[in-house]
Amino acid sequence: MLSKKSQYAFKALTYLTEKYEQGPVLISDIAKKKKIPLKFLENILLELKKADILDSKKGKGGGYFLKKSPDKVKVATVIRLINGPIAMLPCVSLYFYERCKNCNEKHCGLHDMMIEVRDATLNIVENRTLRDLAV
Amino acid sequence: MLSKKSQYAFKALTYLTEKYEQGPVLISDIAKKKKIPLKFLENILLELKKADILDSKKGKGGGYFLKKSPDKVKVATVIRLINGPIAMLPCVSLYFYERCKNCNEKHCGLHDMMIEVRDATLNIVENRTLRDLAV
DNA sequence: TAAAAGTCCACCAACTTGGTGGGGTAGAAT
DNA sequence: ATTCTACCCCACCAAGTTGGTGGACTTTTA
Repeated sequence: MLSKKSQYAFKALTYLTEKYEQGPVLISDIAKKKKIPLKFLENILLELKKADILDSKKGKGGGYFLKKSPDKVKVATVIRLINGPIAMLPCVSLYFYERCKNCNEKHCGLHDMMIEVRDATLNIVENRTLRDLAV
Repeated sequence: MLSKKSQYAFKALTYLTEKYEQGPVLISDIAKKKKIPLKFLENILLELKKADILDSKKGKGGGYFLKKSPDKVKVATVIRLINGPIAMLPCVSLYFYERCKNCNEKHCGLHDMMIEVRDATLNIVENRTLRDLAV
């Protein structure tokens, strides 16, 4: 399951997608419209900024905004950043791989199956962007 | 990600699948062969028994064994039991559904996408059984 | 320089995860 | 009937994660 943090992140990003190229948006505006705890949202936006997805402007007239076009930001990227691995097992994860002890990856039924699950999921989330989320 | 508990559960079940219809298997045997902490395994097996997947026999010559044929036990069932929801959001979960507040399910891009992910995953885990895991 | 608005750091409660310890109880063998 | 075996059950624990808050500081603009 996605954490609440991830769900908040997607809500905020969807909102910022709607406001794309309309100048900076206040954290407090996002928090209010999307009903996200303000201080918690602050952390999330900062994290998205450090990952180069958002940018911000300080001072009066400041706020947050998308750094790149919404169709350049993949859903998979956001999930990995805020939520962590997409795969169900460390030994089948592409970005968070860890070797599986006591389980020979060469012939492990669970392993093979989880690769299939991973690929089926990636096939969707790697090919959708923020633009697709904002219906 | 699946919890370690879930991974232990699958290892134990795979082992019991190999020993299917060969009489009860000691917890200590499973623990040793699959390198699972004994007391922790105890809890897991008990849970699987309560869910009618395993059965047990007490006293000398006792132990755990599969209650049903390995090809009658779906992977999805085990995941839901030990790990919880398979879907990425409560509002798209079939067995753990919760209404999504502040998000109209009728037009929510994230919602729609997560239904696709759920179905892609279910398509795999609902159609595999313990028999498929034991290569 | 005052106000606006993001940045940063530290802290917190509650919950989950992964695991342990110990006694209780049913069943089988003798 | 006793004793041994092996599952049953309860309580507890440390560490980590999740979701969230408080307050001080810096940058920018008017």
